[in-house]
Amino acid sequence: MATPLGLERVVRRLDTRVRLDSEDRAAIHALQVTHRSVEPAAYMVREGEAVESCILLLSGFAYRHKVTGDGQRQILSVHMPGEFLDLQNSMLGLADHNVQALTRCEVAMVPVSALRKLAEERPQVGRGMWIDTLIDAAIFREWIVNVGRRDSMSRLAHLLCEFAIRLEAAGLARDRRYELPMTQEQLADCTGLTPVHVNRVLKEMGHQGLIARDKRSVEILQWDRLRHIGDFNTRYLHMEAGGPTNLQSAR
Amino acid sequence: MATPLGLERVVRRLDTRVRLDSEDRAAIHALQVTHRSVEPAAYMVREGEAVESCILLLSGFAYRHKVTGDGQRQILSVHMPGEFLDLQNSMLGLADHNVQALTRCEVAMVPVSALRKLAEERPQVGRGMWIDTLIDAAIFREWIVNVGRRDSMSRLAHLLCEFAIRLEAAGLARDRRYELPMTQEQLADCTGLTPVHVNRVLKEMGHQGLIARDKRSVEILQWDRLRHIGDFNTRYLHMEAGGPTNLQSAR
DNA sequence: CCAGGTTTCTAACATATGTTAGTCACGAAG
DNA sequence: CTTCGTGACTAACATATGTTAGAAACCTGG
Repeated sequence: MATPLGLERVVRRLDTRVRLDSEDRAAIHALQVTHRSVEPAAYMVREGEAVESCILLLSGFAYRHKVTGDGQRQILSVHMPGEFLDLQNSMLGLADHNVQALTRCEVAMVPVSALRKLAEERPQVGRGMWIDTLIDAAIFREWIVNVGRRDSMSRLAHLLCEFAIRLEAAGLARDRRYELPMTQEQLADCTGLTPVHVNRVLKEMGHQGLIARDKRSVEILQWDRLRHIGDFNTRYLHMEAGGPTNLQSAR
Repeated sequence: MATPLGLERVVRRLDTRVRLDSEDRAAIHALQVTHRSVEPAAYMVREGEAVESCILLLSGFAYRHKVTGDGQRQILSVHMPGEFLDLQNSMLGLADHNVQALTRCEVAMVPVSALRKLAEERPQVGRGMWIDTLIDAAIFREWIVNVGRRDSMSRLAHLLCEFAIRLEAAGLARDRRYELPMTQEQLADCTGLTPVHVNRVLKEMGHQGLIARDKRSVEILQWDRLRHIGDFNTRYLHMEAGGPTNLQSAR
């Protein structure tokens, strides 16, 4: 019995996506995990490295990013407690992007080989992990659109809406109010903008009464308008996956 | 014995990623598929729809895209013969983006339920399909970077390099020369640019002797320079997946 | 309570890319 | 051979966002 703490979280997470039976649960709990605490800004995975264990984020925030040849950074996704941080890199073997801590994080590390074995022997668990990576991919797609086709105000509005919804789903926010764990520079790196411009837009959102900010805390005052400006629709988050998806299971 | 034509392609595709045994192959060949021919520009999947069958692209080109609230289009990926077109939407149940034919296409359609059953009963096949979707996701990540952090010339250079490599891998191009199956407007929708600007940049690439164009055919004259301008590195394509990844299989 | 780093915020100015509007070239259809 | 529609291409002009640089606010550790 290693450490039920993190693994129970995996069970709960996958259980919203696929139906797990008691053997599935037992197999998950039998995983050998290593707990670790990670400093803010520390790298957990670096692009180009071979990846041997998959990271589960227990507390804190982390993000994935790539750096261009001329040193610009683009953030690819932001992760919240309870999420697999790196099934993407793990299953492909060679990391094609960096994973870095945003705040101090507690993580559980699972050897990739054990995860592969689990997926083979317990197909439902494998399917749950697969779906997890598919939802990551759905978010990537939406970010391509965000960064490719929306203007600066829409991009930021979209990002703020996404965070609100995901944080609320994770039980980390209520009433459209939350602590944003990022600097304006990081927001810029999420949206393909410049820190200066992010500041301008955030200020403008304040003027328009869309949001209220105090330090890192954000409150969305006019949800419907912000959502409209950000062209935000929750479909791509597939939050109900486990609803319809679940029912059509094989056999 | 339905139609070996398309399914043999699936076998070959997955076999480069995971080791399939004869039972795996047999199970794939036992799939019931429906062949269909698709007109250029026809939709194969629409955002918001429930998806009941997964499409395998046998010949022709197709692409995925989303449309923003104000009607702008962003292309998310371009697909070549032999690729699964829509494992992403299929496995999630509800389409979060559109899939459209670029040229006339021959496709094979496989019911999602059969695919799920296959993944459960033949874990190696399931893992192969999973990896396929992970590589899609890796390409999405690179596109976020492309569109978020590179200037117009880099974006297009990157895209042209990606096509060159993928087309060569698919046996559809040689010597850095290929038929580009897209209009300049579509190139613009891939890169988050405007058709006018794509035209400017393409012209400039010609002036600089980077590429030569004749109608839709493209020849890359200075591969190393174009690759440098586009900040292009093949790592994210995981073309060797089946090499290192394959060897670390479970057990 | 100070010192030094980080983050926020501003202003003035620069520019890459978008917009509009149109001509030209070409291939398909009749 | 003509017509029509689409895609390629251009020019003149507009603007959203980037750049540079610095001041102010704020944390954090000593």
